[in-house]
Parts: sequence; C-alpha cells; structure tokens
Amino acid sequence: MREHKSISIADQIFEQLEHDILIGKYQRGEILTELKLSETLGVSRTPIREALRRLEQEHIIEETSRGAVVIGISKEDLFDMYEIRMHLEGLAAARTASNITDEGLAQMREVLDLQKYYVDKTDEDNSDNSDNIKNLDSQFHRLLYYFSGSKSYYDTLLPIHKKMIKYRKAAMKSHSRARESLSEHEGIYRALEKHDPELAQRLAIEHAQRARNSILEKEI
Amino acid sequence: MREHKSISIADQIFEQLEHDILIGKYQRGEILTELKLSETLGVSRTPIREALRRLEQEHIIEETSRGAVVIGISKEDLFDMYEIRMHLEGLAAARTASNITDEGLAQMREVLDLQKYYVDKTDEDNSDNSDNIKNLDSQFHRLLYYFSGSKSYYDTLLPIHKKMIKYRKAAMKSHSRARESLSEHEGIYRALEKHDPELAQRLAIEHAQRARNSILEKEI
DNA sequence: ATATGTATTTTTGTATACAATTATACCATA
DNA sequence: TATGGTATAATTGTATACAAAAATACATAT
Repeated sequence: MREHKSISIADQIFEQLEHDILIGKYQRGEILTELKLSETLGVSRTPIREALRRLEQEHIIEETSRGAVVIGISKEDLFDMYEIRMHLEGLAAARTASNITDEGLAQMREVLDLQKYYVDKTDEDNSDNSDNIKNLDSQFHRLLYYFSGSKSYYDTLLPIHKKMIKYRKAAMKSHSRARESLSEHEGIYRALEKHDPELAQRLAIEHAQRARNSILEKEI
Repeated sequence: MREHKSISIADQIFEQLEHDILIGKYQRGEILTELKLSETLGVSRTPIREALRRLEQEHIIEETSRGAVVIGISKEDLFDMYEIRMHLEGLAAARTASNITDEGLAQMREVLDLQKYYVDKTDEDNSDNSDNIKNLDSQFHRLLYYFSGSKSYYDTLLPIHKKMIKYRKAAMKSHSRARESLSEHEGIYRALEKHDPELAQRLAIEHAQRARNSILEKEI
C-alpha cells in the first residue's frame, strides 16, 4: 500500500511553469494560453489546466478571458516578504531548536556539507555554482521550517521563501555573499544542534536581515 | 473588454468544498473521491478535479491513490496561526492606517455598520446571527489586509484568517465576545480613520490576542 | 473618421472516453 | 490458518470532442 502517488505530468508541468514564472522567464503581464502551452509542452490541455489552477491559487498568475496573465514577484513583494520573514523565521527557528531530532539534524548536516562543497569549489576553480547553492539554500530553509513541527509556520514560510528564488539566485552570484550565507547557516545549525531556541531565533533573524540587505544593495 | 471571468462551476465547487472542509463537515481523514463528488454534486469530474487541485495547494486536502484525504485545521494549527497573526497583523494594520483611501474607509464603515446591526439584533430578540457576524468579521479583516497595499501581507494573512472560520464561528456564538469583537473593530477603524499607524498596530495586535484567548478558553 | 453590427476566431469550460495504476476480493495452496 | 497469486473493481491520469463565452476583425452606415 503506497502512501503517495507518483509524479504526474500535471505535477511536472506545474513545477516547471512555477519555476519559469518565479525566475522571470515568463514576465509580468505575459499571457499564457492553454492551447499554446499544450502545443509547446506536447500534452493535452487537461494537465495544463490543473497546473494553471494551482498557480492561480499561489497568486502568481491570474485567469482572465484572454488567458492566464503572469503576475510574478515584484521588488515591492520581495521587500514585504523579507519583512514578514524577519518576524516569523526566528520563531520557527526557535521551535526547530526545541523539536528537531537527530535524524533531522543529519538531513540538515548533509545539505550544509553539499553547500560547503560548492562554495569551496567556486573558491578553487572560480566556477559558477550559484544554481546549486541556491537550491541547497532552499533545502536548508525547507528543513528548518519543516522541523519546527508546525504546519502553519511551514505553510506560511515555505511559499514565501520559494517565491524569492529569482532574487536569491542573483544574490548567490556574489561569491562573498554565498560564503557569508553558508557561515550563517552553519551558525544556525550549531544552535539547533545545541537545542538553543534563543540563539537559533537570533541567528535566523540576523540571517534574514543580512540576506535582505545583500539583495537590496544589489539594485537600487 | 471585461477584466474578470464569471464564476464557473469549478470555482463554485472549490468554494463549497473549501467551506465544508474548513467548517468540519468533512472531517480529518475522510476520503473524497472524484466519482462520488461528481455524483453528489451532479457535475463531471473535470471541474471537481480542478477544485481538488486548488484545495491541495492550500494543504487542506492531500491526494493519495485512494482519493483526496481531508486534512483540515487542527487545534495546534489554530494556536500557531494566532501566533503568526499576532506578529503580522499589527504590521499590516499600521500600513493600512498609512495607505487607506476614503473609499477604503467607506467600505470598512459599511461592514462595521452591518456587523453592529446584527449584534444589536441579537441583543434585542436573542436570535442567532453568528453566521452573519462571522462573515462580516471575515470581510473586515479582508479589507484590513487589502488596504495595506501589500500583496505579500494580503496573501499571507488572508488564507490564515480564512482557515480559522470554524473556530471564529464558534467564538461568535458567545454574544459577549461578538460585542467585544465589534468594539475592537470600531477601535481599529477609528485608528485607520485618523491615519495613526502606531495605534492601529497596537489595537490590531490586542484584537488578535483577545480573539485567541476567547477561543482557547472555550475548550481546554 | 467614427461608430455599429456581424461574422469569425480565439479561448476557456465541461463532459466523456479510455488508459494506467492501485486497491480489493477471492481462491488456491502450503 | 496464513500466504501468495490472480482476477476484479475502484480510482486517478490524460486526451479529445464539443459547447459557451469573449475578443477580434471587418464591413457598412452615418
């Protein structure tokens, strides 16, 4: 008796479209019609429609009679999302420090080791690993939220973090910020390991602040 | 050139199912199959599926190979959602105080007048208007979030408020709380009218605290 | 030139058919 | 009785057909 279903075409299309919208491949105002997507992606309209309904529910597209209009994430949205994160992420981290299991710590450790690997690699051969580092950043935060044990914090913070992808990727192009971010993650991890809620909370807030500053400095 | 589409069958089914899940008509663990819903509601599976995808995106159902399992909102979720609201709602209210237009104030005034009408009515004839009062509470908060001018605050707070519907309705059954809640709304409204962010922030936080306490006292 | 009415095209909305997968029931066998 | 296998049923996943609504293009009249 399997618990979860396998990944359907509709799921894949949802993730692809979500990704493409959030990284800005489809820009604000652009209209996606079911027929065009159906032809482009080589599937029928049915799975396309289901993906569009989910994107609509996330408020990153808006259905109109002419098709689905891309909304995307603006600089103002980003600013507000950081404000929200700065008020919630510390609380989530404190809970995680209280509740995380050894298994959870091991999962986060693995993500950090990979993140360290790519940051070091860039140091050595100057290669661009910003995409990998950005994905590992996503995973670190997903685990941080998840092991808080609170569905509400997870459901609130994860979508916000996900929607920042375009700007986080840009931030990770700055290698000094990538290294700094890793070291902040390490600090949070140590606080979780010590099960120190206050420390985890403080470091998580500082991490969000520094991430915000590095992004807001980038473009005026 | 109309801007928005009319309400489709799929939309109606989504709203009906969402409501029925959030008020607890469909309980946690219950399995909703497309075929059964299709027969019960008298429509084909297509609009049902689209509604289910949206509910899945809200994390109030979970798709499995046996059908959609109802998740719903637990007491723990409620507690955490209040904690989140207490940290965000004040910030949203402060922004609303700064940004709200006369037109926005008029809309909120109208909601408050209706809310006062139903509360007074219960005073007079002891009738049960908790459903109407609960709906007007929803509208008041929706407008409060909306006129913050921030898509991120709106998108974050509205789903949380919506998910509390079952517990808010229960709270409004207590007439003393219904009257108290109205008076708190009036206070927030006056702060918005004066464009006083600090006051609006303080009152919004206190309102969330009192709402939480009244609900948490109810059942141990 | 502008406005209006109409035909055409585009696009979404819904129902249905069929495929694929998973769960269930039941029987046979050790 | 327990186990395994096979047929059956239940359920979701996808494609397609057709309906409905809206947008567009275009001709015509003023």
